[in-house]
Amino acid sequence: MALDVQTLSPSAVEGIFVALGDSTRRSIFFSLMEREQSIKELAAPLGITLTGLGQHIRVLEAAQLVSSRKVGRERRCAIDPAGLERLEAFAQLQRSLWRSRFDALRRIVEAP
Amino acid sequence: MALDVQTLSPSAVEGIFVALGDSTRRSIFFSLMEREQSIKELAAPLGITLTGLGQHIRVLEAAQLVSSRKVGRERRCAIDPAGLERLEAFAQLQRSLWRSRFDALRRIVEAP
DNA sequence: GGGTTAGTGAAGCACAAACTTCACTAACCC
DNA sequence: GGGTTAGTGAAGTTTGTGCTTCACTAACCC
Repeated sequence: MALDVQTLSPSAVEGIFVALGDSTRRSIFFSLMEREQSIKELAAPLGITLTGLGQHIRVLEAAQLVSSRKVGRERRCAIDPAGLERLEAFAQLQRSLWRSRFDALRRIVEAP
Repeated sequence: MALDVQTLSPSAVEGIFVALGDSTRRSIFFSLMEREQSIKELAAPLGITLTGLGQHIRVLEAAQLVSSRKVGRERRCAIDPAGLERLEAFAQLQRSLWRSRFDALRRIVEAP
C-alpha cells in the first residue's frame, strides 16, 4: 500500500464519498465484493437499465473503487482495492490528527 | 475503539458516506478538524445562511461525525471521533475481506 | 448474412436535497 | 425594558443527479 501526501489529501477521497454517498452505488459495490460481475448481472437485481448502471460504474471507477475491462461484448467489473486503501489511510490519518489535537487541547485545559 | 458486528455492518456507515458525499459538509467537517466552532463561524466562510448550516450539522451529527452542544445562545460544534473510528474499521474490514477472497481466487486460478 | 444480446452516447425527465426566506425563541447587553 | 445577536422550524424554490428512452455499435450464434 503506497500512500503519499497527495493520496491522503481531502480531495483524493472526495470521489470516494461522492461515489458511496449513493445507495445504488453502495449496492453495486457490495455486490462486487461478493464476486466479479458484468453490467447486466449487476443491473438485474437493482431493476435499473444497463445505461443507468453503466453511469454508476463510471463514477465508481473514477473513485478507484471499481475497475472494469471489456471481455468480448461484456464488461467485467470488479473491486479495485486502491479506493479502499485510500479510504482506510484517510480515516486513519484524520483520526490520529484529531486525537493529537484533542490531546494537546486537553493538556492546556487541564494544566496543573 | 469498541466495535461490534453492528458497528461494522454496511448500514452503519451509510450515514457517513451520505454526510461526506456533499462538498459543503466536507468543508464543515475539515473546518471543525482545525478547531471547535459555532454555527455562525462555520457559515461565514461558506456564504450560506445559519439555517442552511444548521441543517448540515444535523446530517453530520446523525452520522456521528460531529457533535454539538448549546453554550449560551451559541451552538458549539466539534468533531465526534466515533464516525471516523467507524469509517476506519469499515475500510479495514472490507479491504481484508476483499484481500482474502482475492487470494482464495488466485489460489484456484494458479492451481499447480 | 440475419437475428439476438451486451453495452454505450446523447438528450430529456423527474424527484430528492441543498438552500432560501420568514417568523419566531432565547440569550446577551445597555 | 428595549435592542441586538445566535439559532431554529416550517414552508417554498431551485438545482443537481439519478434514471430513462432512443438510436447506435459490436460481439456472439445460427
